[in-house]
Amino acid sequence: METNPIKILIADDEPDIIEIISFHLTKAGFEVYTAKDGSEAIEQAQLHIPDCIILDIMMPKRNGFEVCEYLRSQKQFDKTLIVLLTALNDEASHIKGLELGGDDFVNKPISPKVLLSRISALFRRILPSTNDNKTIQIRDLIIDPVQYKTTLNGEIYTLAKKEFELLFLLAEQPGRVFLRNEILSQVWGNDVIVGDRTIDVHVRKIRAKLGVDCITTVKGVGYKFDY
Amino acid sequence: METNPIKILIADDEPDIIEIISFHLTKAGFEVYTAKDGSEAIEQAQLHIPDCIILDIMMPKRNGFEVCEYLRSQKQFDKTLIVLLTALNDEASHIKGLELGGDDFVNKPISPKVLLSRISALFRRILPSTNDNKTIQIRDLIIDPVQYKTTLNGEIYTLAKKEFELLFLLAEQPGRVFLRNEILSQVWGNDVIVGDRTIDVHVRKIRAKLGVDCITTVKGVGYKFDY
DNA sequence: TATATTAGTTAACAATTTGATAACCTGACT
DNA sequence: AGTCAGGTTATCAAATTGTTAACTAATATA
Repeated sequence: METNPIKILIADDEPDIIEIISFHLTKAGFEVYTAKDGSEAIEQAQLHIPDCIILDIMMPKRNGFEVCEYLRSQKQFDKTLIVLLTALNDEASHIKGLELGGDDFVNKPISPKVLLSRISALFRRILPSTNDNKTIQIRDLIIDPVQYKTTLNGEIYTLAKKEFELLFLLAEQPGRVFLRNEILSQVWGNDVIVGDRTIDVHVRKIRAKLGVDCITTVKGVGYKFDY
Repeated sequence: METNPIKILIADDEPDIIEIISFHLTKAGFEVYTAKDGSEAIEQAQLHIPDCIILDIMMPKRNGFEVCEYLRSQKQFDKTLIVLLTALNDEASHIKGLELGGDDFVNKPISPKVLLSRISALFRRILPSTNDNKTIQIRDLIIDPVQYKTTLNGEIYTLAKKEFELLFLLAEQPGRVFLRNEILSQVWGNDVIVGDRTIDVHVRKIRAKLGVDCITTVKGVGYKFDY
């Protein structure tokens, strides 16, 4: 099964810091977003709903504390890890940051390796509970059965129920050919009888809506997901 | 609901450290056990199965790394938080500690307050979160189940009981599609039988009152909160 | 090449699902 | 008893979705 890359947002007003952290996190396989001030951090967070946010405390517009407090008031960021960074090595901010809902507090100068292993340690704790959904991601195509939402290149495509179920079935096992009978019994159920062309029509609608040929016909056999 | 005190084991060979940490943690309401070396730490851990273990790295008999590694190999300590302490401020041990399964790594000298808030931050993540009676805020929309009050852009909207419960249910997991059956069993209860159009009517009333389309219909499937 | 088979396309139609509205019921309060 | 608000139901309109049928295109087979 495909797993979504873990998304991390870095918010810092020093481009150097962003660059070095970003480099290491990207190399470690995370999907990285950046923001140069507090307001941008909130915007980016709302846009991408990252799994982890690295927040500098001293930033223009809105400081890290404010951003942290705001994020924690929003239900959608419940499970988002917040790591606070600061150059100030004082106890009071340390405690304040954690009390506002931060998950970790790291003093600058930061070692990227240490930061990375701290983030990994945090994820080790929370991932099992977050990652239990059945979302399928294949390249830019995301099929989320919990939200009944199909996203391609960030754009949402609204598929009807049967279309969605058909696409989901095929995408669960990319490359595997599903016989027409299998598709019928999985998507339509065993007792429903529909005509010969029904599947074709739905396949066509999916192809038309997504605009990408992700379903391949295997003549005489069936269809497979291939993207 | 039962409230067993949270158990914390402190292992350090310096009695002063033990005493000061112990004092603060006890004051904070934790049940504290202590050990003066690595072997004793393991014995005590097996005896009490603490929720959190604070491990000094430099200890006689078995050092903190060894103890950490051992504990992590035992399934019964799966959920036990391990906080490593050290006077050595070097990057390599820091990373090693986390890689061996430590949850946090703190350099001495330690501020008891900081240590306490770090431990609290870790517990916040792993303790079962009580999801009841919690206010939901999504952008400008605030749904407060304690006051049964819905606020949008600072203005209060009075929803009837069923309307409120329905909105609250959906908003608890924004984006997730709730099947009609799920909604019925959550809001109406399993033994109540109501007609087909009941949910729709309530959804309509919510949409009308709030004036914002925060509930999306997923035809043939159900409804989701989407705002 | 002719023929058969299978899949693709389209439009029309059927079925399903939801939205809107009004009527009705119930219990609390006056 | 009367009023009122919340809740449910019934009905019909509107929208969406699913299926079929007829035709075309592509591919394989003899």
